[in-house]
Amino acid sequence: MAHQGAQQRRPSIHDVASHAGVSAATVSKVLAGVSTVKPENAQRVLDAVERLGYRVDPLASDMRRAKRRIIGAIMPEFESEFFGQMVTELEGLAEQRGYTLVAASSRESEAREKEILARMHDWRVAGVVLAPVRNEHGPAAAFMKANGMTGVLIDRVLSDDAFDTVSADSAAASAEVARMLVGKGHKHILIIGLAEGAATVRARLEGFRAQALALDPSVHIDVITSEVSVEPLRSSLRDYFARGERPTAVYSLLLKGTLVALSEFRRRGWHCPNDISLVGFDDAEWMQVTWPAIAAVVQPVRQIASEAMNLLFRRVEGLVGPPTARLEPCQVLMRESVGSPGSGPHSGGGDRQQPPLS
Amino acid sequence: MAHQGAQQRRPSIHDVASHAGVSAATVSKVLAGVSTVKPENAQRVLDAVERLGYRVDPLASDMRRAKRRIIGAIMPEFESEFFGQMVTELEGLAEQRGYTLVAASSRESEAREKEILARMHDWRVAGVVLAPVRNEHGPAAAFMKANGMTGVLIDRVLSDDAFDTVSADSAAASAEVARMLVGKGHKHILIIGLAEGAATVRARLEGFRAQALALDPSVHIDVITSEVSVEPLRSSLRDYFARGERPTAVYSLLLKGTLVALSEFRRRGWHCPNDISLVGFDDAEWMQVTWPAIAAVVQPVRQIASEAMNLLFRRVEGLVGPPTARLEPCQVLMRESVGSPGSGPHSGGGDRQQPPLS
DNA sequence: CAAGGATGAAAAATCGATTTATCGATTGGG
DNA sequence: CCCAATCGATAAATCGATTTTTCATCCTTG
Repeated sequence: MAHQGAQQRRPSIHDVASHAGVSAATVSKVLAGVSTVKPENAQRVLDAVERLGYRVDPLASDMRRAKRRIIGAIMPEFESEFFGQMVTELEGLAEQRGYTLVAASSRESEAREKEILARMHDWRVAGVVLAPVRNEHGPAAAFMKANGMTGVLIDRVLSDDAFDTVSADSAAASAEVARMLVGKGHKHILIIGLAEGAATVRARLEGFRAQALALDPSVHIDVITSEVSVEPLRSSLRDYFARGERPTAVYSLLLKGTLVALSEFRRRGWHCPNDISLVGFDDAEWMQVTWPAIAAVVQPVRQIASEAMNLLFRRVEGLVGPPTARLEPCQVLMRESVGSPGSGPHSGGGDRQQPPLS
Repeated sequence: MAHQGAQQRRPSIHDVASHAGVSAATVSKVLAGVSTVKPENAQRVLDAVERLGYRVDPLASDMRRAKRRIIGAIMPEFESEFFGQMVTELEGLAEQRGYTLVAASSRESEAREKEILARMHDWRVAGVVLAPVRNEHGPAAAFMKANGMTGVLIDRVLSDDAFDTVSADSAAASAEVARMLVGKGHKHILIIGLAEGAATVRARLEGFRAQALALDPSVHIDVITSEVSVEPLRSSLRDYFARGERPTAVYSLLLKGTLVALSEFRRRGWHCPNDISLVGFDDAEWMQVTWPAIAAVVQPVRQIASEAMNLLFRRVEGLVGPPTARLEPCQVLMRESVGSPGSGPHSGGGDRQQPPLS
C-alpha cells in the first residue's frame, strides 16, 4: 500500500505562510533566524512549521545561490578500508556543516574521474574533495582549474599550484620502515609498487631508499613496479623469484601489492618471517588476526579527512591565498611478519601441510 | 589563481536561447528531443549549445518534477568490501539511467538511519535503496512507509509487506556449508554471529542447523551470538573455549565474526584446519592469500545491486502490485581452513614460533 | 503638528529549467 | 473568399525557496 498512500504533496513554504497568516518571506526569515520579525509572528510561524511537519526543500533552497550546499567526493575505489573510512569521515564532516556529500568512484580511471567532475560541476557543488587516480597533474585537476572549481586534493598527491593538498607523510613513514628493516639486519630488500606515476608511490620509494642507504650503504634494494593493473606486478614478482632472487624482506608500497606478495609467498611455500619478512603500506583489519600478523603503515584517515574538509570550507567561504600542502604523520605497526634475516628455521614450505606449488 | 579566475556564471538556457535566436522553451524542447521543432532552428540551438558549452543544470531541471532524478542509498557501513562493492555497483546503475546516487552510511545505527532517510525525503529522491542495520522492521522502513517513499530493501532482510526486498540466499548457502562440514565428519560445530534480530543472521543459523541435523541428527551445534557490538562476542567466545569446549569446526555468520574467530584461534595457538576448521559468511580479497586460505560464502553483490535497481526503477515508473522478495544464490568457496576433524597433527601451537597466549 | 527615521511585513524579482497556454502564420476546405 | 485546422514558436506559469524592493505604520523630534 505504501506505494500510493501518504504521498500527498509535501507542504511548501507558502502552506506554512498561509497557516501562520504571514507571507512566505516572513517564514523564510524566521527559519533563517533573522531578528526583524515580531516575536508573536515568529511563534506563529514556528507553530505552523511544527503542525505541518514542514522541512525546507534543500534543492529549492540552493537554487538561488551560486555555490550549493553540496560537496563532491571522488575516490579511486570504495572497496578498500582506507577509502571506505575516508568516505564515512567526509560524509560526517559535510553533514556537520549542513552540506550533503555526493560520493562517486572513479574506478581507477582518469577518464571517468573527469566525467564525474563535469557532472559535479553541473550540480554547482560548493567544493570537491578529489583523491586522484594518479597524481595532482591529471586531467581532473586540470578540469577543476579550467572551470574555477573549489577543491582539495588528497591521498595520491604531494602539492599543487592551485589546490590545497592533504596526504599521508609517505616519505617519513617509509623512512621509518627502512630504519626498522635495516635495524633488523636486512641487507637485500625488495620494494614492490604500482604506478610510479603516482606521486605518493614515488615518495614512498625514495623515502625508503634514501633512509636505508643512509643507514647502510651496502644495502641492496630491488624495485618492481608496474603501471595500471595488478596482474603485471604479480608476474614480474613471480619472474623475479623464479630467477633465484632471494631478498630477506619485502616492502609493499600499497595494499594490493601486499596481497600479491602474500599470495606469491604462499605459492612458493615461504612463511613470514622465517623465510622472508613483509611490511605493507596501508593497514587493514585482517592483518592483525592472520598468522603471522602483517606489519603495516597506518594512514591517518581521520586527520586527512578532517584537514581536507577544513581547508575546503575555508576556500568555499572565500579565502584566497597560496595553496597549502599538508602531510599527516603515519604510524608504523611492526607485527610478526617482520623478523631478522636467517633467524628462523628456513623452511622450504615443510612445516605446513600444503606443499609449495611447482 | 584558479580560486578566482574562470568562475564567470555558467551559461543558462536563456543564454543559449538568445545566441540561437529562439526562446528558452524551444531550447528545452530541442534538448528533450521533441520533434515539433523546425530542423533549422534545432540545428541553431545545438550549435549554440556547443559554442557556449552549455549543460543542463540538474538541480533546476529537477525543480518541477515531484520525483527528482536522485537515488538515495543507505548502507550500514562503507568499510567492508561487500558494501563498498555494493555502492560502486549501485552508483554505476543509477548513472546509467541518468540518476545521481547519494550514498550515506548509517554507521550501524538505526537512529542515524532514520535521520538520513528524513534528509533524503527532503531531497525528494525518486527512490531509496536501503540496507537496514537490523531488518525490515526497523524505524527506517516504517518512516518510508509513513511518508509514501519508494524504495527497495536489501541485504539484511527477507521479505516485507510494503517494499521489494533483495538479499543473498543465506539459508541455502548455510545449508551448503552444513553439507560440507558434516560431509567431512564434523560432529561438534560452533556457530557465531551478531544480532539474532537481524533477519538474515537468523536465516543463516536456521538454514545451517536444519540441514546439519537432517544429515546427521547426532551433530552437536553450539551457538554464540551477541547483540550490537563485536566485543561481547569476542569475550563470549573466549569464555566458551576457556571452559574446555572443543568444537572441530566454526561457522561464522558474518565477516566480523570470522575475524574474531581467527584472532581467538591465534590467541590459543590453534591452526586451521589441523586444530579447528573455519568457514565464514562473506568473502574478502585477503582470504585467498593467507595461510591457510579461509573458506567463505561469497555473496552475489552484482546481482543484488542490479536486481534492486531494476525493481526500484520499476516502482519509480509507477508499477503497482504486491512487493516481491528475491533471494540471490551465493557461492561457497571451500578453502584450506576446512579439513576433517582429527586428520592433521593436533598441535598445541607448537609448529609456529609464537607461543600460545596463556 | 509635520517631516524624517525606524520598524516590520508584504510584494515582487530571482534562480534555471519545464510545461502549459497562447498566438501568429500558413494551408486547406467549403 | 472566408473560416478553420495545423504547425511552430513564444509568452507565461510553475517548482520552492531567498533576497531585494516597496510600502504602510508608528515613533521621534524640531
